[in-house]
Amino acid sequence: MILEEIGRTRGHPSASDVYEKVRRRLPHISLGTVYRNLEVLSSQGLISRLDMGSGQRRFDAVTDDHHHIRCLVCNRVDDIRPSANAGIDSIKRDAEKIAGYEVKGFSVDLYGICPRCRSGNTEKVIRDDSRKNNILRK
Amino acid sequence: MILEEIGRTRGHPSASDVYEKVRRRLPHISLGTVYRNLEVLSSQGLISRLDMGSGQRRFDAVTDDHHHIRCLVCNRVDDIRPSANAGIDSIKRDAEKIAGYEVKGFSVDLYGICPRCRSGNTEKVIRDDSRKNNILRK
DNA sequence: GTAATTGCAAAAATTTTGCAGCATT
DNA sequence: AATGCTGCAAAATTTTTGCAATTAC
Repeated sequence: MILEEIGRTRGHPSASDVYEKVRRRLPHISLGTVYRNLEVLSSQGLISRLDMGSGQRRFDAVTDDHHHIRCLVCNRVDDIRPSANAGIDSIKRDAEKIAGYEVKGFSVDLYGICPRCRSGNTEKVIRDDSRKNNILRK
Repeated sequence: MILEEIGRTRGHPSASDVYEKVRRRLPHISLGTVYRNLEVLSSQGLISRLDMGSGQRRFDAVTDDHHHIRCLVCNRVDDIRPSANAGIDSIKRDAEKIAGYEVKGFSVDLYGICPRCRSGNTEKVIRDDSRKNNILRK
């Protein structure tokens, strides 16, 4: 059910976003269980974890190769499906040759200002919807 | 002095790593001050923040374009200086055209197993040195 | 009946912040 | 004197975990 709810979301929910969503169907579920299952799902590759520095980890049901961009103002995260994946392979090779790593995965994250925030919506949303103090910072 | 200490480190210290380092020279400095200054420094572009999901944010004194790779076992973070930066520009363009973002920055992060951990050193270091329980997880 | 999973609560870990005092100009 | 920074401590936030109870097989 956790997997279902993540899949149903277009966005990139945090653990507590997932908790809120699932709780509508399983009112007695606990946050600990959500965390434990997110861990299992991501270690099985059924979801992926995003760490883009908005304060919380995000989760993504779409696990095929694509990139992410986070709005520096409102913290929303969107997908980028690149027309060509060029370049990454050469970076991987560099990591293997130069640093001696066995590369297991990668992520390409961009930061910027989303269209919504560029056009006047200048409220600074620091955290996601699950936080208590949401719209703040001047 | 915080900036100096980050610059002196080859690695990618966390806030509390920085705190420990600076404390050797300013024994009375507080962790809050370290956080506040890391924030200032990074907002001025003098250092950069890394969010690679090892549990803590890392900081990097080297702010020119390069990529990072984190060892999934020991959590060390190394630099990758790609021979060519190919591909990123096209991803940026995609973000701007498709998602309508104004792109401010990007990061390319890889994950894998570092040489040290590949060759026998199989201790699982979950957190960095500043944590209390460092070597754990089975 | 055994093993796995859960809820609950507490702990742990990281980051932020209020405030009084110290420093700087 | 006014402003800004700091130390300290507490709070806020996110994530993990111990354990008894429940559920699944």
